[in-house]
Order: sequence, then structure tokens, then C-alpha cells
Amino acid sequence: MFRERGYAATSMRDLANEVGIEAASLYNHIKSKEELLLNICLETADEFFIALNQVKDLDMPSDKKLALAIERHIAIVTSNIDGAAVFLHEWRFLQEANFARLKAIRKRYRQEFQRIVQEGVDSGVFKNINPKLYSISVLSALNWIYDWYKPDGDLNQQQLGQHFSYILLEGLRK
Amino acid sequence: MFRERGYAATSMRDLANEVGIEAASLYNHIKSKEELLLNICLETADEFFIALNQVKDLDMPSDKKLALAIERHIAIVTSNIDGAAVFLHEWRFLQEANFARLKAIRKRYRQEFQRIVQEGVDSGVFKNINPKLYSISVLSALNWIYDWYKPDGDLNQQQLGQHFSYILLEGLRK
DNA sequence: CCTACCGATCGGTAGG
DNA sequence: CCTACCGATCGGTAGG
Repeated sequence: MFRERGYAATSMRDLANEVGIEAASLYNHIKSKEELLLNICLETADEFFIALNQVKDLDMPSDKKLALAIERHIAIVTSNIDGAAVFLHEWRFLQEANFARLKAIRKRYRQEFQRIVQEGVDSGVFKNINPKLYSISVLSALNWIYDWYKPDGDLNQQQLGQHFSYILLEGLRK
Repeated sequence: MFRERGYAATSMRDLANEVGIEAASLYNHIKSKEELLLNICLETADEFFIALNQVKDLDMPSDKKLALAIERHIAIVTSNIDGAAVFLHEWRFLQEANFARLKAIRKRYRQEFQRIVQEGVDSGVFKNINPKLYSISVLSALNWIYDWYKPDGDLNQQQLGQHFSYILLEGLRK
């Protein structure tokens, strides 16, 4: 529901109604509405980090490693659309302390992703582009997938991963 | 304010306070909160369409045309960050009729953008990729620029446009 | 897990 | 452009 209608526009009564209980009863399970948002963000962040950590220290060329990181990232977005959308777009409604916490987590993820790009630039496998700008650009494209991806559509997870890693590495020009 | 804190989390009293009048007085200028959102979306949509229309019928190779479209799109996002953010991300809070209207407008923009890609594929200038998926991917990356772009940062509009058109056309691999 | 309720705030209107 | 206010709804609590 946070994904569909946005955190601010989702009321505790909306949530309670979905579960089939009264709004007040929700407080036997959670402390606050924000705790719910925080937990979703943290759990989904973990998914992304686990996947990236499995990839980043593998002994393989940077291009293959980056392709793998892209494919793993996409796999999480497409298999956990709700969580990904909340982690990527609703986190900003967290209050100060938690907001800062999530901001730091997101930055760390981008930096670890960026290190793969940097490795490839340093070793001469990649062009001499700006690794930070490149990483932000790629993650922007990947993070918006949740908005248009249809689980039952004509594209599956693998095809999507292949499309992105191919296009981002090889470019559009023939 | 709609960009910074989100449409749903921005109250008429927030808006009135920013302008220095009472909330009730706002209704001498607008009919409703949603009308405000709708106007921002429509005005910004116009900016994007005007720019794309100036590019799409130019007589030049598809790669140059696409690069130009990307650069013009970025120019609008970076010069009208607030409007772009609202048009791209807050539009979904519109009510049914206006929601559908904006959805159609956004689709039309993507389709016109996509036609440039299709031309390049047909003429053999571009690789044989999926033009729709490619267009969505590119626009996703471009539409997220507002989230991290700093007008006073070390990157200006031109450099950003060049980065994206270069990377998307040529790819990362050396 | 419920009923009953709190003070605060919401978008918006009446009337001047 | 204001004061004064509407009914509805908000996140959350008390007490069982």
C-alpha cells in the first residue's frame, strides 16, 4: 500500500482494513507508522547488500562483474517490487534520525556499486568515464524498473537483466 | 514544496504560509489543491514536448538526433527541477480523470522519444535492441536526475548532457 | 483484539 | 485578503 498510494497518503485505517482488524489493534504489532516504513526499508536494503556482496569480491573481469551486479540488482527489484519501491522512493518520508540513517545506507550501496565501475576504469576494461556519475545513472535506470515492470508481462527477469547489462556496456550505436 | 515533501504531505496551510497569507485566501487564486498539482504537471509537460518537437523532425542521423533529444530533456530537468520532479513523480496523486490524462501525456512523450530510437534501428545506425525497453530505460535514468543534481555542483547542464548521450550511445566497455 | 476516544490537522466554505 | 468555522480524518492512547 505504501508503494501504491504513497506513505503519506496511506492511513493506519487503510492498513488495518487491509488486514481485517481495527486501526487501534495495529499498535499491538508495531510501535508507530514510521516503524513500519523503517522496517520495510531496512529489510529491502539488506537484500540489495547481500546480493552485491556476493558479487563484488568475485575473481572475474570488471565487465562480467558489473553485468552480474546489474542482473542481481534487477532480480531483487523485480522479485520484491513493493519493498524495492518503498526502499527506493518512500524512504524520504522517514523522520530525521531514520532519514539520515537510510540516506547513509543508500550512499554506501552506491559506493560499493561504484567500486566495480572504478576497478574497470583503472584496469582499462572500461572507458575513462566518471565512475560516480555513471553509477548514479545506472542505478537510476534500474531503480525505476518497479514503476513499469509487469511480473506477468512478456519480459522476464533474465531478459531484463540481459537487456540492461548489454546496453549499458556495449552502447546503442552499431 | 510538492517536490520537497511530496504532494500528500504538503498542506494548504504549508503553501499559504510560504506565500505569507492565510490558507483560506489561496482559494481566491485556485479552485483546489489538485488544480495546483495539475497545472504544474501540464505546464512542465509542455516544456518537454516543445523541446522534443523541435528535435524530432530535424534532418540528421538518428544518433545525433537522439543525443540532441537527450540533451534537451536534461536541460529541462536541470533548469526546472521542481516542475520536473512534480511532473515525473507527483502526478500519480491526481484523481481519476486527471490521472488518466497525465498518464496518456506521459505515454505520448515516451512514444515520440521512442520513434527516434526506432528510426535508428531501422536505418541500421543503432543495434537491433528493443526500442520501447530502451526508451523507458533511458528516460528512467534521465528522470531521476532531479534527485541528485545540484545546480551549483561541479557538473553543469552541458557536461551532464554529454555524459549521458556519450554513455548511452557508446557504452561503457572500451 | 476491541470500543471509545484524544487533540491535531486536513481541504475547503461562508460571509464579509 | 481576512476571521471563523465545517465535517472528516489523522496517528495514536486508555482501558479492558
